[in-house]
Amino acid sequence: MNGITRELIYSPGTQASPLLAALLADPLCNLHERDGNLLQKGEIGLFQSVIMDFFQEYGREFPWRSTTDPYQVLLSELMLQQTQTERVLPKYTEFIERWPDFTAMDAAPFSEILALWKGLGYNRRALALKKIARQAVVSYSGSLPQDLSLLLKLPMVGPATAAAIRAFSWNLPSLYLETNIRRVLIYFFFDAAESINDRELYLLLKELLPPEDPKSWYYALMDYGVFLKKMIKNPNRRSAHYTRQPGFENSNRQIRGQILTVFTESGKATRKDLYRYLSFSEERVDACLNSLMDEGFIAAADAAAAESEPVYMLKEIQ
DNA sequence: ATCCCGGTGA
DNA sequence: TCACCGGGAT
Repeated sequence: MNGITRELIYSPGTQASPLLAALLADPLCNLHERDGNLLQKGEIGLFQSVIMDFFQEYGREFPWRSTTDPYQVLLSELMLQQTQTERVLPKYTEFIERWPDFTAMDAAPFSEILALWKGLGYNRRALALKKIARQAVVSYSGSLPQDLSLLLKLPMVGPATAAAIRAFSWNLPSLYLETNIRRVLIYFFFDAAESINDRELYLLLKELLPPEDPKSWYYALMDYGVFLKKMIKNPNRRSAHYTRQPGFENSNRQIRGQILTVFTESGKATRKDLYRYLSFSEERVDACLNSLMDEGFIAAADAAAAESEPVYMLKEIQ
């Protein structure tokens, strides 16, 4: 309860807003029918109690929540970027069983990593995982640095992932703002406001962070945010940063995915092979293959004879 | 067909 | 600030 006792919550001198009073009585109260009540200044301790009470009763359990191993935390956070927990769950388990630490991941063939990654999407994360494993082994004794600025130097590790690694590996008090937490903050503290900037949310997040156990606090906030999402239309649409993706069908993302599938299944291929397998124009296939080469997914296989057509394959990362 | 989910590079 | 990256669920 973060030092907040029942007595304090219900003491006569404590004025709870109507929303908070309802939540204190029943954390699952009919939230989507509330009418514009915001949490008030001075209710932070009470808000923390509501969230932590909810967590004790309804908190979710995940394999990545029962470990403090930086490797397992990093793996889960990379997978959870833009990817829901249900889809991550089986993949995470497979990865941990097959490559249980940075050393194993460092030694793994990239083609196998990418093949197992299939289904999660955003394959650049698999590339980043491989590169981070190398750095962990070479520079960090098979672990990760605790320092925020060092974490931010790792590929595909931005503010959210770095904060998550610090909180979930070492329970260090970072500011962790991701989509479920953003939803909770917007819902409780910004009511009908539109175009809410993350800068404001970070300031609020800092005020709300309990002095102890940020790890449980962030688990609790996320779980409450997931609950909220089931109850109401997504408040994150009022975030200044909310965007929709264009459709997947007939997108470059689809072409890239199909190209990588050809390589994980066939090993090697020429451009003509790709034209045959994929039902997209040669120009689009060429452009996607080129960008995949630029990003380090694919390389030419050996030095082909000058007159023969180049053969491509997945690049081995080291 | 629409929704959802962080980081990068320009 | 903006476009881009991958799918699965519904």
